[in-house]
Amino acid sequence: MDRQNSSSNTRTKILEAASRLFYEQGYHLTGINQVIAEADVAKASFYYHFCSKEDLCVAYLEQRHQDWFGWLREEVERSREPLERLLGLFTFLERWLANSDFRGCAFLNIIADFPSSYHRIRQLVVSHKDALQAYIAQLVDHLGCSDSDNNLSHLVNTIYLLFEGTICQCQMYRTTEFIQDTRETVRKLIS
Amino acid sequence: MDRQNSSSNTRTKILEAASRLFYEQGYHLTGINQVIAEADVAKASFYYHFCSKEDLCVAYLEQRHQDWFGWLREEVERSREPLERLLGLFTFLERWLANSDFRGCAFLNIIADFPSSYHRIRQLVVSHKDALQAYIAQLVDHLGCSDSDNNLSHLVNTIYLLFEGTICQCQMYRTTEFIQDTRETVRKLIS
DNA sequence: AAAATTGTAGACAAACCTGTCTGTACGAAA
DNA sequence: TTTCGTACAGACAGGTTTGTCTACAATTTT
Repeated sequence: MDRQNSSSNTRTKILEAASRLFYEQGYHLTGINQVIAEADVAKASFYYHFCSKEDLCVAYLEQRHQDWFGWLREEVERSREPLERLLGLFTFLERWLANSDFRGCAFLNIIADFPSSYHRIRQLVVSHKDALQAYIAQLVDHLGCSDSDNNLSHLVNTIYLLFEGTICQCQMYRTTEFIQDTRETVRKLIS
Repeated sequence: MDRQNSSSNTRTKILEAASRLFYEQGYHLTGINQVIAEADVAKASFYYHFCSKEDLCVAYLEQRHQDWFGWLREEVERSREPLERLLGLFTFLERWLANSDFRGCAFLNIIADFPSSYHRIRQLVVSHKDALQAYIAQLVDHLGCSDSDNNLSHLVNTIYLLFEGTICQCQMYRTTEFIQDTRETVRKLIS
Protein backbone atom coordinates (compact mmCIF):
# COMPACT_ATOMS: atom_id res chain seq x y z
CA MET A 1 0.00 0.00 0.00
CA ASP A 2 2.13 2.92 1.19
CA ARG A 3 5.88 2.80 1.04
CA GLN A 4 6.18 3.86 4.67
CA ASN A 5 4.59 0.62 5.68
CA SER A 6 6.43 -1.66 3.32
CA SER A 7 9.75 -0.09 4.21
CA SER A 8 9.31 -0.68 7.89
CA ASN A 9 8.08 -4.19 7.23
CA THR A 10 11.43 -5.17 5.86
CA ARG A 11 13.28 -3.46 8.65
CA THR A 12 10.98 -5.11 11.17
CA LYS A 13 11.47 -8.54 9.67
CA ILE A 14 15.24 -8.10 9.92
CA LEU A 15 15.07 -6.84 13.48
CA GLU A 16 12.79 -9.67 14.56
CA ALA A 17 15.04 -12.33 13.10
CA ALA A 18 18.12 -10.69 14.58
CA SER A 19 16.50 -10.39 17.98
CA ARG A 20 15.66 -14.06 18.08
CA LEU A 21 19.08 -15.15 16.83
CA PHE A 22 21.19 -12.77 18.91
CA TYR A 23 19.29 -13.78 22.00
CA GLU A 24 19.33 -17.52 21.38
CA GLN A 25 22.80 -17.97 19.89
CA GLY A 26 24.71 -14.92 20.98
CA TYR A 27 26.08 -12.14 18.83
CA HIS A 28 29.21 -13.68 17.40
CA LEU A 29 27.71 -17.02 16.54
CA THR A 30 25.05 -15.27 14.49
CA GLY A 31 26.14 -14.15 11.04
CA ILE A 32 24.57 -11.54 8.83
CA ASN A 33 23.90 -14.23 6.27
CA GLN A 34 21.86 -16.20 8.75
CA VAL A 35 19.92 -13.12 9.76
CA ILE A 36 18.95 -12.23 6.20
CA ALA A 37 18.15 -15.85 5.41
CA GLU A 38 15.76 -16.12 8.34
CA ALA A 39 14.30 -12.71 7.70
CA ASP A 40 13.87 -13.75 4.06
CA VAL A 41 15.43 -10.54 2.84
CA ALA A 42 18.21 -9.66 0.43
CA LYS A 43 21.61 -8.70 1.70
CA ALA A 44 21.44 -5.35 -0.06
CA SER A 45 18.17 -4.66 1.74
CA PHE A 46 19.85 -5.31 5.03
CA TYR A 47 22.63 -2.85 4.31
CA TYR A 48 20.05 -0.39 3.12
CA HIS A 49 18.46 -0.31 6.58
CA PHE A 50 21.48 -0.89 8.80
CA CYS A 51 24.99 0.30 8.23
CA SER A 52 26.74 -2.57 9.97
CA LYS A 53 26.25 -5.62 12.13
CA GLU A 54 27.12 -3.62 15.21
CA ASP A 55 24.51 -1.08 14.21
CA LEU A 56 21.98 -3.89 14.08
CA CYS A 57 23.06 -4.94 17.54
CA VAL A 58 22.39 -1.48 18.89
CA ALA A 59 18.92 -1.48 17.34
CA TYR A 60 18.34 -4.92 18.83
CA LEU A 61 19.23 -3.75 22.32
CA GLU A 62 17.13 -0.62 22.06
CA GLN A 63 14.09 -2.57 21.00
CA ARG A 64 14.71 -5.29 23.52
CA HIS A 65 14.81 -2.64 26.23
CA GLN A 66 11.37 -1.38 25.23
CA ASP A 67 9.86 -4.83 24.86
CA TRP A 68 11.26 -6.26 28.06
CA PHE A 69 10.19 -3.31 30.18
CA GLY A 70 6.76 -3.58 28.64
CA TRP A 71 6.51 -7.20 29.74
CA LEU A 72 7.77 -6.37 33.21
CA ARG A 73 5.36 -3.48 33.70
CA GLU A 74 2.45 -5.48 32.42
CA GLU A 75 3.04 -8.16 35.03
CA VAL A 76 3.90 -5.87 37.92
CA GLU A 77 1.05 -3.44 37.38
CA ARG A 78 -1.50 -6.21 37.25
CA SER A 79 -2.10 -5.49 40.93
CA ARG A 80 -2.69 -2.11 42.53
CA GLU A 81 -1.38 -3.13 45.93
CA PRO A 82 2.19 -1.80 46.47
CA LEU A 83 3.56 -4.91 48.16
CA GLU A 84 2.02 -7.18 45.56
CA ARG A 85 3.56 -5.04 42.88
CA LEU A 86 7.01 -5.34 44.36
CA LEU A 87 6.67 -9.10 44.64
CA GLY A 88 5.36 -9.06 41.09
CA LEU A 89 8.98 -8.59 39.99
CA PHE A 90 9.56 -12.22 40.85
CA THR A 91 6.27 -13.44 39.48
CA PHE A 92 7.41 -11.88 36.26
CA LEU A 93 10.59 -13.94 36.41
CA GLU A 94 8.57 -17.11 36.83
CA ARG A 95 6.56 -16.36 33.72
CA TRP A 96 9.56 -15.25 31.75
CA LEU A 97 11.51 -18.39 32.56
CA ALA A 98 8.56 -20.49 31.46
CA ASN A 99 9.23 -19.32 27.91
CA SER A 100 11.03 -22.05 26.05
CA ASP A 101 13.56 -19.65 24.57
CA PHE A 102 14.60 -18.17 27.93
CA ARG A 103 18.34 -17.68 28.01
CA GLY A 104 18.89 -15.12 30.75
CA CYS A 105 19.28 -11.39 30.45
CA ALA A 106 19.93 -10.29 26.87
CA PHE A 107 21.95 -7.35 28.12
CA LEU A 108 24.25 -9.27 30.42
CA ASN A 109 24.74 -11.83 27.67
CA ILE A 110 25.74 -9.17 25.18
CA ILE A 111 28.23 -7.68 27.63
CA ALA A 112 29.83 -11.07 27.99
CA ASP A 113 30.17 -11.31 24.21
CA PHE A 114 32.21 -8.12 23.89
CA PRO A 115 35.44 -7.03 25.53
CA SER A 116 35.10 -4.12 27.92
CA SER A 117 36.21 -1.70 25.25
CA TYR A 118 32.95 -1.63 23.28
CA HIS A 119 31.70 1.48 25.02
CA ARG A 120 28.69 2.02 22.81
CA ILE A 121 27.24 -1.37 23.68
CA ARG A 122 28.26 -1.16 27.32
CA GLN A 123 26.49 2.17 27.66
CA LEU A 124 23.21 0.69 26.46
CA VAL A 125 23.47 -2.11 28.98
CA VAL A 126 24.23 0.27 31.82
CA SER A 127 21.27 2.43 30.85
CA HIS A 128 19.01 -0.58 30.86
CA LYS A 129 20.09 -1.60 34.33
CA ASP A 130 19.86 1.97 35.59
CA ALA A 131 16.25 1.98 34.44
CA LEU A 132 15.60 -1.32 36.18
CA GLN A 133 17.02 -0.03 39.45
CA ALA A 134 15.00 3.15 39.14
CA TYR A 135 11.87 1.11 38.59
CA ILE A 136 12.54 -1.00 41.67
CA ALA A 137 13.20 2.16 43.67
CA GLN A 138 9.84 3.48 42.54
CA LEU A 139 8.08 0.28 43.64
CA VAL A 140 9.81 0.42 47.01
CA ASP A 141 8.87 4.08 47.39
CA HIS A 142 5.22 3.28 46.92
CA LEU A 143 5.36 0.89 49.83
CA GLY A 144 5.41 3.99 52.02
CA CYS A 145 7.81 2.40 54.48
CA SER A 146 9.10 4.69 57.18
CA ASP A 147 12.61 3.31 57.28
CA SER A 148 15.47 5.71 57.56
CA ASP A 149 16.58 6.98 54.15
CA ASN A 150 19.73 4.98 54.01
CA ASN A 151 17.92 1.76 54.69
CA LEU A 152 15.60 2.33 51.79
CA SER A 153 18.35 2.61 49.23
CA HIS A 154 19.89 -0.46 50.87
CA LEU A 155 16.67 -2.29 50.31
CA VAL A 156 16.42 -1.26 46.68
CA ASN A 157 19.92 -2.48 46.03
CA THR A 158 19.33 -5.76 47.80
CA ILE A 159 16.18 -6.46 45.82
CA TYR A 160 17.98 -5.57 42.63
CA LEU A 161 20.78 -8.00 43.46
CA LEU A 162 18.31 -10.75 44.25
CA PHE A 163 16.56 -10.08 40.96
CA GLU A 164 19.77 -10.17 38.95
CA GLY A 165 21.06 -13.21 40.79
CA THR A 166 17.83 -15.05 40.17
CA ILE A 167 18.01 -14.42 36.44
CA CYS A 168 21.53 -15.90 36.34
CA GLN A 169 20.48 -18.85 38.45
CA CYS A 170 17.50 -19.54 36.22
CA GLN A 171 19.69 -19.37 33.14
CA MET A 172 21.80 -22.21 34.48
CA TYR A 173 19.41 -24.39 36.36
CA ARG A 174 16.24 -23.78 34.37
CA THR A 175 13.92 -24.24 37.29
CA THR A 176 11.61 -21.79 39.01
CA GLU A 177 11.20 -23.51 42.33
CA PHE A 178 13.51 -21.27 44.36
CA ILE A 179 11.80 -18.09 43.20
CA GLN A 180 9.10 -18.67 45.79
CA ASP A 181 11.86 -18.68 48.42
CA THR A 182 13.24 -15.43 47.12
CA ARG A 183 9.81 -13.86 47.36
CA GLU A 184 9.72 -14.90 51.00
CA THR A 185 13.12 -13.34 51.58
CA VAL A 186 11.95 -10.05 50.09
CA ARG A 187 8.83 -10.13 52.25
CA LYS A 188 11.02 -10.64 55.30
CA LEU A 189 13.39 -7.83 54.32
CA ILE A 190 10.55 -5.37 54.20
CA SER A 191 8.91 -6.14 57.51
CA MET B 1 65.42 -31.67 31.49
CA ASP B 2 62.67 -34.27 31.64
CA ARG B 3 60.08 -34.55 28.92
CA GLN B 4 57.25 -34.41 31.42
CA ASN B 5 58.29 -30.91 32.25
CA SER B 6 58.91 -29.56 28.77
CA SER B 7 55.71 -31.09 27.48
CA SER B 8 53.65 -29.43 30.16
CA ASN B 9 55.48 -26.15 29.68
CA THR B 10 54.14 -25.81 26.17
CA ARG B 11 50.69 -26.87 27.26
CA THR B 12 50.83 -24.47 30.18
CA LYS B 13 51.87 -21.55 28.00
CA ILE B 14 48.93 -22.23 25.69
CA LEU B 15 46.50 -22.56 28.56
CA GLU B 16 47.69 -19.37 30.20
CA ALA B 17 47.35 -17.35 27.02
CA ALA B 18 43.94 -18.85 26.31
CA SER B 19 42.76 -18.18 29.84
CA ARG B 20 43.67 -14.54 29.62
CA LEU B 21 42.17 -14.08 26.16
CA PHE B 22 38.98 -16.07 26.68
CA TYR B 23 38.33 -14.17 29.89
CA GLU B 24 39.12 -10.72 28.56
CA GLN B 25 37.69 -10.95 25.05
CA GLY B 26 35.25 -13.82 25.19
CA TYR B 27 35.44 -17.15 23.43
CA HIS B 28 34.34 -16.28 19.91
CA LEU B 29 36.34 -13.12 19.59
CA THR B 30 39.49 -15.05 20.44
CA GLY B 31 40.93 -17.07 17.58
CA ILE B 32 43.31 -19.98 17.75
CA ASN B 33 45.82 -17.92 15.82
CA GLN B 34 45.81 -15.24 18.48
CA VAL B 35 46.19 -17.82 21.21
CA ILE B 36 49.24 -19.44 19.64
CA ALA B 37 50.74 -16.06 18.79
CA GLU B 38 50.49 -14.87 22.39
CA ALA B 39 51.62 -18.21 23.74
CA ASP B 40 54.52 -18.05 21.28
CA VAL B 41 53.87 -21.57 20.13
CA ALA B 42 53.40 -23.25 16.76
CA LYS B 43 49.96 -24.18 15.54
CA ALA B 44 50.94 -27.82 15.23
CA SER B 45 52.02 -27.75 18.86
CA PHE B 46 48.62 -26.50 19.81
CA TYR B 47 46.86 -29.30 17.99
CA TYR B 48 49.31 -31.71 19.49
CA HIS B 49 48.12 -30.83 22.99
CA PHE B 50 44.46 -30.02 22.32
CA CYS B 51 42.22 -31.63 19.79
CA SER B 52 40.04 -28.60 19.13
CA LYS B 53 39.23 -25.09 20.24
CA GLU B 54 36.27 -26.36 22.23
CA ASP B 55 38.59 -28.82 23.93
CA LEU B 56 40.79 -25.89 24.92
CA CYS B 57 37.75 -24.15 26.31
CA VAL B 58 36.96 -27.13 28.51
CA ALA B 59 40.52 -27.16 29.82
CA TYR B 60 40.28 -23.43 30.43
CA LEU B 61 37.12 -23.80 32.49
CA GLU B 62 38.50 -26.70 34.48
CA GLN B 63 41.61 -24.79 35.40
CA ARG B 64 39.71 -21.61 36.06
CA HIS B 65 37.52 -23.53 38.47
CA GLN B 66 40.56 -24.67 40.44
CA ASP B 67 42.25 -21.28 40.42
CA TRP B 68 39.18 -19.26 41.30
CA PHE B 69 38.20 -21.50 44.19
CA GLY B 70 41.75 -21.28 45.43
CA TRP B 71 41.55 -17.49 45.50
CA LEU B 72 38.17 -17.58 47.20
CA ARG B 73 39.26 -20.04 49.87
CA GLU B 74 42.45 -18.13 50.54
CA GLU B 75 40.49 -14.96 51.29
CA VAL B 76 37.65 -16.58 53.23
CA GLU B 77 39.83 -18.78 55.38
CA ARG B 78 42.01 -15.89 56.39
CA SER B 79 39.86 -15.65 59.50
CA ARG B 80 38.85 -18.48 61.81
CA GLU B 81 35.68 -16.80 62.98
CA PRO B 82 32.60 -18.30 61.23
CA LEU B 83 30.76 -15.02 60.69
CA GLU B 84 33.89 -13.29 59.43
CA ARG B 85 34.41 -16.17 57.06
CA LEU B 86 30.94 -15.84 55.62
CA LEU B 87 31.36 -12.12 55.15
CA GLY B 88 34.73 -12.87 53.62
CA LEU B 89 32.84 -13.92 50.49
CA PHE B 90 32.19 -10.27 49.83
CA THR B 91 35.62 -9.10 50.86
CA PHE B 92 36.87 -11.49 48.23
CA LEU B 93 34.66 -9.77 45.65
CA GLU B 94 36.15 -6.41 46.59
CA ARG B 95 39.65 -7.68 46.02
CA TRP B 96 38.76 -9.52 42.87
CA LEU B 97 37.11 -6.48 41.34
CA ALA B 98 40.18 -4.41 42.12
CA ASN B 99 42.04 -6.45 39.50
CA SER B 100 42.28 -4.43 36.35
CA ASP B 101 41.26 -7.36 34.17
CA PHE B 102 38.05 -8.09 36.09
CA ARG B 103 35.26 -8.90 33.69
CA GLY B 104 32.72 -10.77 35.80
CA CYS B 105 32.27 -14.48 36.22
CA ALA B 106 34.15 -16.46 33.58
CA PHE B 107 31.55 -19.20 33.73
CA LEU B 108 28.51 -16.99 33.27
CA ASN B 109 30.30 -15.23 30.44
CA ILE B 110 31.03 -18.50 28.67
CA ILE B 111 27.41 -19.59 29.00
CA ALA B 112 26.34 -16.36 27.35
CA ASP B 113 28.72 -17.05 24.46
CA PHE B 114 27.19 -20.39 23.58
CA PRO B 115 23.62 -21.39 22.72
CA SER B 116 21.94 -23.61 25.28
CA SER B 117 22.74 -26.68 23.24
CA TYR B 118 26.42 -26.92 24.17
CA HIS B 119 25.78 -29.38 26.97
CA ARG B 120 29.42 -30.14 27.68
CA ILE B 121 30.20 -26.52 28.47
CA ARG B 122 26.93 -25.97 30.31
CA GLN B 123 27.65 -28.93 32.54
CA LEU B 124 30.98 -27.48 33.63
CA VAL B 125 29.34 -24.20 34.52
CA VAL B 126 26.61 -25.90 36.50
CA SER B 127 29.20 -27.95 38.39
CA HIS B 128 31.12 -24.81 39.24
CA LYS B 129 28.04 -23.09 40.62
CA ASP B 130 27.00 -26.23 42.49
CA ALA B 131 30.38 -26.17 44.19
CA LEU B 132 29.98 -22.51 45.05
CA GLN B 133 26.59 -23.10 46.62
CA ALA B 134 27.94 -26.07 48.55
CA TYR B 135 30.78 -23.92 49.85
CA ILE B 136 28.37 -21.21 50.98
CA ALA B 137 26.23 -23.85 52.66
CA GLN B 138 29.29 -25.08 54.51
CA LEU B 139 30.11 -21.56 55.70
CA VAL B 140 26.54 -21.06 56.87
CA ASP B 141 26.59 -24.42 58.65
CA HIS B 142 29.63 -23.40 60.66
CA LEU B 143 27.75 -20.41 61.98
CA GLY B 144 25.91 -22.86 64.17
CA CYS B 145 22.64 -20.98 63.82
CA SER B 146 19.63 -22.66 65.33
CA ASP B 147 17.18 -21.65 62.66
CA SER B 148 14.67 -24.17 61.48
CA ASP B 149 16.09 -26.32 58.69
CA ASN B 150 14.11 -24.73 55.94
CA ASN B 151 15.28 -21.28 56.87
CA LEU B 152 18.89 -22.31 56.62
CA SER B 153 18.65 -23.45 53.03
CA HIS B 154 16.72 -20.25 52.37
CA LEU B 155 19.58 -18.29 53.78
CA VAL B 156 22.17 -20.13 51.70
CA ASN B 157 20.22 -19.45 48.56
CA THR B 158 19.76 -15.80 49.41
CA ILE B 159 23.44 -15.29 50.03
CA TYR B 160 24.25 -17.09 46.82
CA LEU B 161 21.91 -14.81 44.88
CA LEU B 162 23.42 -11.72 46.47
CA PHE B 163 26.88 -12.98 45.58
CA GLU B 164 25.95 -13.69 41.97
CA GLY B 165 24.06 -10.44 41.62
CA THR B 166 26.98 -8.49 42.98
CA ILE B 167 29.35 -10.01 40.44
CA CYS B 168 27.04 -8.95 37.61
CA GLN B 169 26.63 -5.49 39.07
CA CYS B 170 30.38 -5.06 39.44
CA GLN B 171 30.91 -6.17 35.85
CA MET B 172 28.73 -3.32 34.65
CA TYR B 173 29.36 -0.52 37.07
CA ARG B 174 32.94 -1.28 38.03
CA THR B 175 32.67 0.09 41.53
CA THR B 176 32.92 -1.66 44.88
CA GLU B 177 31.10 0.84 47.04
CA PHE B 178 27.83 -1.04 47.37
CA ILE B 179 29.54 -4.24 48.50
CA GLN B 180 29.75 -2.81 51.99
CA ASP B 181 25.96 -2.44 51.90
CA THR B 182 25.55 -6.02 50.82
CA ARG B 183 27.69 -7.15 53.71
CA GLU B 184 25.33 -5.26 56.03
CA THR B 185 22.36 -6.96 54.45
CA VAL B 186 23.90 -10.37 55.04
CA ARG B 187 24.66 -9.48 58.65
CA LYS B 188 21.03 -8.49 59.10
CA LEU B 189 19.73 -11.66 57.47
CA ILE B 190 21.64 -13.80 59.94
CA SER B 191 20.64 -12.10 63.15
C1' DA C 1 74.11 -46.06 17.30
C1' DA C 2 69.32 -46.63 15.98
C1' DA C 3 64.67 -45.79 16.82
C1' DA C 4 60.90 -43.80 19.00
C1' DT C 5 58.89 -39.88 21.19
C1' DT C 6 57.87 -35.17 21.56
C1' DG C 7 57.64 -30.98 19.60
C1' DT C 8 58.40 -27.06 15.98
C1' DA C 9 57.73 -24.27 11.71
C1' DG C 10 54.69 -22.69 8.65
C1' DA C 11 52.26 -23.57 4.16
C1' DC C 12 47.84 -24.93 2.96
C1' DA C 13 42.70 -26.10 2.41
C1' DA C 14 38.03 -25.23 2.80
C1' DA C 15 34.72 -22.81 4.81
C1' DC C 16 33.01 -18.83 6.62
C1' DC C 17 32.83 -13.85 7.69
C1' DT C 18 31.35 -8.80 6.73
C1' DG C 19 30.62 -5.66 3.54
C1' DT C 20 30.43 -3.88 -1.56
C1' DC C 21 28.92 -3.81 -6.00
C1' DT C 22 26.20 -4.20 -10.31
C1' DG C 23 22.08 -4.42 -12.26
C1' DT C 24 17.08 -5.09 -12.08
C1' DA C 25 12.20 -4.14 -10.73
C1' DC C 26 8.24 -1.70 -9.31
C1' DG C 27 5.13 1.62 -7.26
C1' DA C 28 4.43 6.46 -6.14
C1' DA C 29 5.17 11.20 -6.77
C1' DA C 30 6.54 15.20 -9.42
C1' DT D 1 7.37 10.51 -18.22
C1' DT D 2 10.91 10.94 -15.38
C1' DT D 3 12.69 10.52 -10.98
C1' DC D 4 12.94 8.76 -6.38
C1' DG D 5 12.61 5.36 -2.72
C1' DT D 6 12.58 0.77 -1.62
C1' DA D 7 13.72 -3.85 -2.46
C1' DC D 8 15.43 -7.73 -4.95
C1' DA D 9 19.28 -11.40 -6.57
C1' DG D 10 23.56 -12.73 -6.19
C1' DA D 11 28.48 -12.36 -7.59
C1' DC D 12 32.52 -10.69 -5.55
C1' DA D 13 36.50 -9.01 -2.63
C1' DG D 14 39.37 -9.42 1.05
C1' DG D 15 40.03 -11.17 5.18
C1' DT D 16 39.49 -14.56 8.98
C1' DT D 17 38.34 -18.97 10.83
C1' DT D 18 39.53 -23.85 12.34
C1' DG D 19 42.01 -27.54 11.37
C1' DT D 20 45.50 -30.59 8.45
C1' DC D 21 49.73 -31.68 6.49
C1' DT D 22 54.63 -32.28 5.52
C1' DA D 23 59.20 -31.75 6.79
C1' DC D 24 62.34 -31.12 10.28
C1' DA D 25 64.70 -30.99 15.00
C1' DA D 26 65.77 -32.39 19.59
C1' DT D 27 65.73 -35.67 23.12
C1' DT D 28 65.01 -40.13 25.24
C1' DT D 29 64.77 -44.93 25.07
C1' DT D 30 66.14 -49.21 23.34
